[in-house]
Amino acid sequence: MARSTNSRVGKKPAKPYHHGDLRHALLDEALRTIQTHGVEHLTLRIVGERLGVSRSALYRHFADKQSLLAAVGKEGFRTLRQALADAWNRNGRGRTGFQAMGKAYVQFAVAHASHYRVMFGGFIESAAKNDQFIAEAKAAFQVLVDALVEQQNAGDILQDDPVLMARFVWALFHGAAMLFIDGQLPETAQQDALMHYTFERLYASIRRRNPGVS
Amino acid sequence: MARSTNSRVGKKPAKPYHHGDLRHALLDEALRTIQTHGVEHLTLRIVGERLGVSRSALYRHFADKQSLLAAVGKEGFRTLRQALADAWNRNGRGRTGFQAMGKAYVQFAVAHASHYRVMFGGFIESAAKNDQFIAEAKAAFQVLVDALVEQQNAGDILQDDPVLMARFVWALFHGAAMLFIDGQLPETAQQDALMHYTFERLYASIRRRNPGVS
DNA sequence: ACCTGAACACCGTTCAAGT
DNA sequence: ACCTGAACACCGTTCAAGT
Repeated sequence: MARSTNSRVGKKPAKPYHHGDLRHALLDEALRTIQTHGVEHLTLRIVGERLGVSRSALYRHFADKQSLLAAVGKEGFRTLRQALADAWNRNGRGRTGFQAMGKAYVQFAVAHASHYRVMFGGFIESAAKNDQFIAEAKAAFQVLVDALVEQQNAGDILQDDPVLMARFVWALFHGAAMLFIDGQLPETAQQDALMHYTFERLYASIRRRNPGVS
Repeated sequence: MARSTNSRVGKKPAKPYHHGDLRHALLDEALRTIQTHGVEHLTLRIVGERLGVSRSALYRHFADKQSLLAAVGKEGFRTLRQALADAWNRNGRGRTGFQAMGKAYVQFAVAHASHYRVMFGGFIESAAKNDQFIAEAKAAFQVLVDALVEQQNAGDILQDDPVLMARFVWALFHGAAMLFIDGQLPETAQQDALMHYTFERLYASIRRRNPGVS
């Protein structure tokens, strides 16, 4: 794409006028700014400037700033889902896999704190949460549900409603992640200790004690 | 204070020039705006306008907007602490009191969603988190620790490090509150179901099973 | 179809000046 | 000591105009 069949050669090749895929470039640049400087410092002007494009060029590709943020959030849920699925699959599934998944969840949040905040911190107004955003969020949640169902089928954990169980687990790790991100429990040792204790207590509460009984 | 020994009588009494307690009024007005319109719509201009004061009058009482937000957050932790202590004391302490405390926590967050976000949502930069803010946050957390210690002394729950246990419980309810606030689980029935299941699983994980053994 | 550039109605913050 | 008002350097968004 962008074959650049430029008729007037010799002039400065600058101002390619339209960028190969400006929408994608805007999204990447927004994400980079968020990661390095935080959502609160994301401005359309800076994003445009960094791409050598007018500050209003964005409006050809996104309805507004909210729309851009929704796309960023959607992308976050996609990455998170993959991280969770990978952790589960690469760590023997079952209890060890589930534990790896919990760690991966919190690690994602801590490593991409500002991105995680875009996903959950109320920056995206509900009106801007489009179908794609919601679908990706649900897909990430589903990985957790599936992992619980599989452990139920193996007879390892309680047979409670897996969606309810998943929400319980989600709240637990979401809460830990949020506390870490917010600077409560700043020391890594405190975080690790809490994560360790959390897994221990979580399994104490959901593991099946008497597998003989249905 | 503000005895208003106005020398030139007869002129309009307007412009009392200095407000009895502008600092307090600014804080109240900021809180009101946050509750009704959200933090993202809080501007110093609007706050000033509502109080009939210049937009830069605030700078005599707060270093900057961050400082105002820190004061709002501090106030939130104070209210939260009282709500938790009340719930604990008025519901027979022990397990029922503890459950009431958890409910009070989440209810505070849901009823004052925007205020809660100021306290935990990263709006206050760490540099602005002054000693008073941190002290109030700790005091609220301590109510939770105390409630756990009392239950330990009664022999009802595990003898694990109460601070670690408190962090575990805190993460759990903080996570649920955040999910509710963020519009995940929008229906009250879903929220209630999760809260109910959460208490059940929480006690399954921390209650003392064989009180005979230390 | 895609982008620019000026304009509009906003921001937080500073600072000389007023009382 | 407390507040004003103008100024400054920013915002997001719109829209006629350019290619």
